[in-house]
Amino acid sequence: MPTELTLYEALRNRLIGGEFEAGQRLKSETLRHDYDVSASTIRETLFRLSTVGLVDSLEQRGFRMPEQSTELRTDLTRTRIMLESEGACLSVRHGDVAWEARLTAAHHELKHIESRLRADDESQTLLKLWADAELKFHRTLIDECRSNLLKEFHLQVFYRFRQQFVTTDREFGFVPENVEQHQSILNAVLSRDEALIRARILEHLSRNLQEDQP
Amino acid sequence: MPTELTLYEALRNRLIGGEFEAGQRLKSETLRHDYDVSASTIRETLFRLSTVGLVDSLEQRGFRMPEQSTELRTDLTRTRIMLESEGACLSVRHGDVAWEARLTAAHHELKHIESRLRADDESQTLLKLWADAELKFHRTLIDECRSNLLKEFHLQVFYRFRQQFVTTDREFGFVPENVEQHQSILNAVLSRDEALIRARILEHLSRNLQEDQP
DNA sequence: TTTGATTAAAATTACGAAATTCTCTATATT
DNA sequence: AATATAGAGAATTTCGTAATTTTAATCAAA
Repeated sequence: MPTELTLYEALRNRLIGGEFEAGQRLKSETLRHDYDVSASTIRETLFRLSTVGLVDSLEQRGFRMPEQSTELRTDLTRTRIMLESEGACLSVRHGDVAWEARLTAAHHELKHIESRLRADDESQTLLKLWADAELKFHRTLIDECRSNLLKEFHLQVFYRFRQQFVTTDREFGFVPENVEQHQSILNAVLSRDEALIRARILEHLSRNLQEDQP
Repeated sequence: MPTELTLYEALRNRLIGGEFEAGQRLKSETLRHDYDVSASTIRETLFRLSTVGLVDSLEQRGFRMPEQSTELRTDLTRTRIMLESEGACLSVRHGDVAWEARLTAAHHELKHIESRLRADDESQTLLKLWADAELKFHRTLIDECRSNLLKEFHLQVFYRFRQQFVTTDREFGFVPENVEQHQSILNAVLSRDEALIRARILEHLSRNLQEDQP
């Protein structure tokens, strides 16, 4: 049981879990009591979270949950498409059969949770499991790209993506199309067709794009 | 007169300016005296710098200048190629004549400094000017890509790139080829040929790639 | 001479409190 | 009624200190 979360991880999970409203103030004076630490420690953690965009930091005005915006969601989606496509194609070039196996395993677990979710899409525990499994699948997808920077950026974008969409989209995550789309991505990877991989990732994420410009 | 630098910016400039050696300890107890602030304030700033990779943070062992490594330099170079190519191509699609003008202006200033540097490549003031001008040129190149995330990531990579290469490569920046290469990039942009732009950026940065794998 | 242990010094981390800044409400004015 | 002002209260930021941990330095033993 991983109860050994750092303060950073604990706060991050709450920030991307839809607990706070967009624009809501995050008072270190209040948050300190949830973890029984001093205000300085909370402040430090909030500062670190602000450098990866999960918290907005205003000079002399403390910290806030980031605002919602269509522009940001579009940017996050496009950037995720770029990083994930690039990472997946590089992984296909460098990855061996063991990587294919790991990706297949991650997909299998994800599929299992998604099918259970179709029966009961209210269960909070299932939703938690789904969130972890989906992250695992998408991270495994780019795992063999041989660029730590790309992986760090992807993770950063992934968290902010979650944060923006979880609170907006009530049906975030468990749309039935996802199940087929994840399967399509896996198939594309196993066929090692880079153009197809890019197309499938684009297809999977493009439903989050609501824009005027092409 | 920009003497109004924040502590963060001041420290960042020193970290990418080649003042510290790789792996060197950055003692908050020592640094606090340079700015006449408390150790906590320095600590906080070092923490923020560590989240963007400009400082290494070791649990209970303080902060250090990041180590040199060929792997990191390769990663930084490749990632910069990816972000800068993508950003430049997007800018070409979205940017108007005013952007072309700004890029041409930035290149003109850079060229001027580079030519002066050929006569006197020891001058520290010229080197400072060159560093600013080169950053300006490469940032303007991707300025109209319409993705704040891409621009943030690019800036982050650019700073770490500087940090890694400045301390290694004594001749960093003022190799004569740079002058022609910057010109080539500008020409490619003005011709609006995306494949050519990518090729020129790759050409410009690939001399920093020393690798076995293809 | 090298290795290992012990001790002293120095540094990092966490905390609590003072000082500055902002926020909110009540009151006065146009 | 709407706007502006003033003051009390709350929150943020900075600082100095105490406690824990690491680093180094000294000395003894192989």
